[in-house]
Amino acid sequence: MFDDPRITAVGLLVEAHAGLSARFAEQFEEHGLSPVEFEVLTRLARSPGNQLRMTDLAAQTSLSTSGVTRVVDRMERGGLLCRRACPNDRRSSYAVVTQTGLERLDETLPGHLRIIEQWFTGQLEPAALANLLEGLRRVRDAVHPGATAGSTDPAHGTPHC
Amino acid sequence: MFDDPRITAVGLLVEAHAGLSARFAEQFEEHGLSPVEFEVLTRLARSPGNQLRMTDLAAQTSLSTSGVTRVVDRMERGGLLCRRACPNDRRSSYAVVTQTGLERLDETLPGHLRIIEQWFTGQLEPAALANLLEGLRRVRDAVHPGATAGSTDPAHGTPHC
DNA sequence: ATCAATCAGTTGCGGAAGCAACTATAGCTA
DNA sequence: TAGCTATAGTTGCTTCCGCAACTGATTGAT
Repeated sequence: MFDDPRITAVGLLVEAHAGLSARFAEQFEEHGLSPVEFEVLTRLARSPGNQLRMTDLAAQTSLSTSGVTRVVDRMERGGLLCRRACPNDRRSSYAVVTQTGLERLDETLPGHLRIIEQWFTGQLEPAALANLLEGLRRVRDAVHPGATAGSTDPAHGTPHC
Repeated sequence: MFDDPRITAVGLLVEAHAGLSARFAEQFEEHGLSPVEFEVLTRLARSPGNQLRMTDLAAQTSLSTSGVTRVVDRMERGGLLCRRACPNDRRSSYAVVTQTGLERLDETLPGHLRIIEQWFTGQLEPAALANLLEGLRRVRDAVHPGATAGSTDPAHGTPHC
């Protein structure tokens, strides 16, 4: 029963993911970042104005809003980002990447891309890679509706303020 | 820079994994299990004698030995497994699945397989699935050496006691 | 205009897990 | 045999994170 091909398939996905995540974490740590800090930094840096409201940040990362509060606390303490009040809605605040944060990200990204190349995309012929990605995309679309469009949910395409 | 195909590739893998994990967790919870409890149960149930030494269990799960101590504490409290002293080596102890644990696993597995089918393996034509799995296997083998052979490390193929 | 309902963010609390220190046992060396 | 080193497992301490409760701001209904 445990050698059911479905179990094996999940095992492959989980192990590939875990293995890659470990390589990533190792490299992030060389730059003083945790995986979630790297994710926060990239999400902010790719957003207009290098900023995002706390709630939107929570929606884009796999964190709860309270989780975001604390990560932002830590990163603000570390100088990677800062909070900025939202002028229109006094309940909201933005997390904004600082210059330091952008520099840290610039330091980290090239190595990160190299590691992806080395352990993931470079392991396969271009055609095989395309097949793999197409399969993953199908599964992702099935299991995670709403992530299909760009990185921004249509409802949040335009910042509230 | 953030639409680099390598970043996208990792995003697909991570999102597919996260989405599936969430579906799994939901179903496990219906049977009163956490994901790591399910994993512990399956690792033990597929081992000879339905048992494994704490250290070997740690090696097969992504937990540290202290992590295993505590999961086993909880599961023993819940009646899913119990500790058994190792007669040859008085430092070691086995975690052994109880009848209750086996029954719980039997309740949980069919639904788990159905969910894998529904959200993962059933989403693709057989040939596309084979391509996906072959790609994942290549990545897994690259990134996670030692997981290639069966489920047991050659060095631990024969139980110590 | 007032009041209720909703929403953004924070905080208290508890659970899960890793690291390092510790205990007890095993095994090797002289 | 005595003693040193390595190993198995547990525990204290800390960090991270989610849930639920809370505060303050906004929106909508009467």
